[in-house]
Amino acid sequence: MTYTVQKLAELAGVSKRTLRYYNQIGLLHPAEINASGYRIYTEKEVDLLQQILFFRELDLDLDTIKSIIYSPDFDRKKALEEHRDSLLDKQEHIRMLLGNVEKSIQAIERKVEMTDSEKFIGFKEEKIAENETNYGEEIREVYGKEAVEASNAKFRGLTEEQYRKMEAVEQRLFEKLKSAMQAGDPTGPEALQIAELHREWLEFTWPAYSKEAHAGLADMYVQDERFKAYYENNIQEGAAQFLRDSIQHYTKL
Amino acid sequence: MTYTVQKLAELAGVSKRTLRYYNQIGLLHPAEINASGYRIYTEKEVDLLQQILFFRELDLDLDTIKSIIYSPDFDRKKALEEHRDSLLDKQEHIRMLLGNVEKSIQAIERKVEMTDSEKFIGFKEEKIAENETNYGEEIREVYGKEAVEASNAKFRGLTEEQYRKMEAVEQRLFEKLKSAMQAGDPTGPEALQIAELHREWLEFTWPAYSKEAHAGLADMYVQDERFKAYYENNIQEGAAQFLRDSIQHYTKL
DNA sequence: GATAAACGCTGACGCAGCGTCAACCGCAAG
DNA sequence: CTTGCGGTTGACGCTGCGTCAGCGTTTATC
Repeated sequence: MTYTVQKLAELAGVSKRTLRYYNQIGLLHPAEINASGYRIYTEKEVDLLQQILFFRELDLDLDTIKSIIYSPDFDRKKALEEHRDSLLDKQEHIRMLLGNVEKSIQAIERKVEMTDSEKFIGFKEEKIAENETNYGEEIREVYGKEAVEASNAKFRGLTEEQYRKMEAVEQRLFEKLKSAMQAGDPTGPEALQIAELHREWLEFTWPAYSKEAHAGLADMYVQDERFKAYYENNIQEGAAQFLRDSIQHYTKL
Repeated sequence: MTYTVQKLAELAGVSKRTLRYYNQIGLLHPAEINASGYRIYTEKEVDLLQQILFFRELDLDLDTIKSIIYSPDFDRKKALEEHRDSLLDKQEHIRMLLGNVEKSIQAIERKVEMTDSEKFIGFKEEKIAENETNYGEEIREVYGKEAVEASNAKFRGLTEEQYRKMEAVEQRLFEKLKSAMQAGDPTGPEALQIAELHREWLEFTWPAYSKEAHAGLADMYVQDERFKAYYENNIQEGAAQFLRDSIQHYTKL
């Protein structure tokens, strides 16, 4: 019994293209190519194809299947064990993905359930938590527990509109800083505006402003790498230094 | 703060090629292309890229990520839930693959532990089991329990060499059948050889040959679709019929 | 014996998400 | 002035085929 591509394809439940492809990559050669160039397969090829399909079912790549079938000394057991291990890895990977996707879905659900004001409260709490983990200890040492708690309390009290204004002030501060640094003088008129903008920004969260505290904070901007990086990343190199000098000059007026 | 491809690539832990590709498919445009044609990114793009990478971590395809990020009314939750479902499907699929791979490994282990003669015994048992499930009932009805058991027992007693001979006889039978069918006469000399080859083949497993039983079996070859298909698949259409006629003629000599 | 339908063949492109050349340009340092 | 390190745009390669297009063969029908 012999088969053409179509017949074999139907028999084995694969496409004709697949058979031509397997021929092309040397995975399954027809028994014969007849005078018209047709591929002719026999029972032997049917058996081989069944084996190929079996291993393909296990999701092995065609190159490995080729080795398994045509290399007599190829270690099938080892190949299958390696394949099993890679499947286990994949399984683990998917398990992890599922965990993360699930978390993301829940996060969305929680957000959907919240009103706008609840979301804003959540947002502020995130900011406070972020600030606490980054600087909590240092600022408590410098300003004392009460001052920090009072500042957090004031921040919690901000309306959304007030928060937007605070952001806008900071943005203006950044822009001024950039242009003032071109001039280069931390005692000039632009530098004065900078210090005032910074004070304005501070007062959104500081219950009581004092020049001494302001000067102290300015010092920290230079000494603490994290504060320094915040300004330099948002503006440019030397921004923290320039801001400190401007504030120092302002507080001594 | 602005970044070139290299900088952003390092910052985000992706390759430069990836950034160019994301630009190409419209997933992440640089903030600006400068006079030299360089891609320039800002903090905004850093944020966007982080989001993209987050969703990519979840294994979402880039097209879906694009929708999630740039279509304001796109249903993220639905997308994630669909993604979760597809992950669950994949997980199930891998679980199945693992089961099959595990079985295959065990099959190999069992085979390795067997000696050649044990393997051959196992092979014969497989054949008997196959035969029993396919034809067990019918042949017991026709020939009786004892005859079938005796036949199986004789088959179990075959050496590997004998089995090979039996296969060779069947092969010669097939070839004769093919050429005899060209001539077309089931009473001719070639047909006689066919019937004798078939008898020779039978006697490997039949404890006692009789012309009546032989004729009966020949009838079954035509009436039972499965026997018929066996010959027609191995030879050609009409093979079962021709074989029966040849045997009938032979048993009446 | 002609014709149409059904089959066969060989390229070649497309898919996802980049990796990896090749060929070329811009800019600063030695 | 070269060298080296950036940047750029193509274009091919990988996997396992699906899907044309264009052309020859076989088979069924009239």
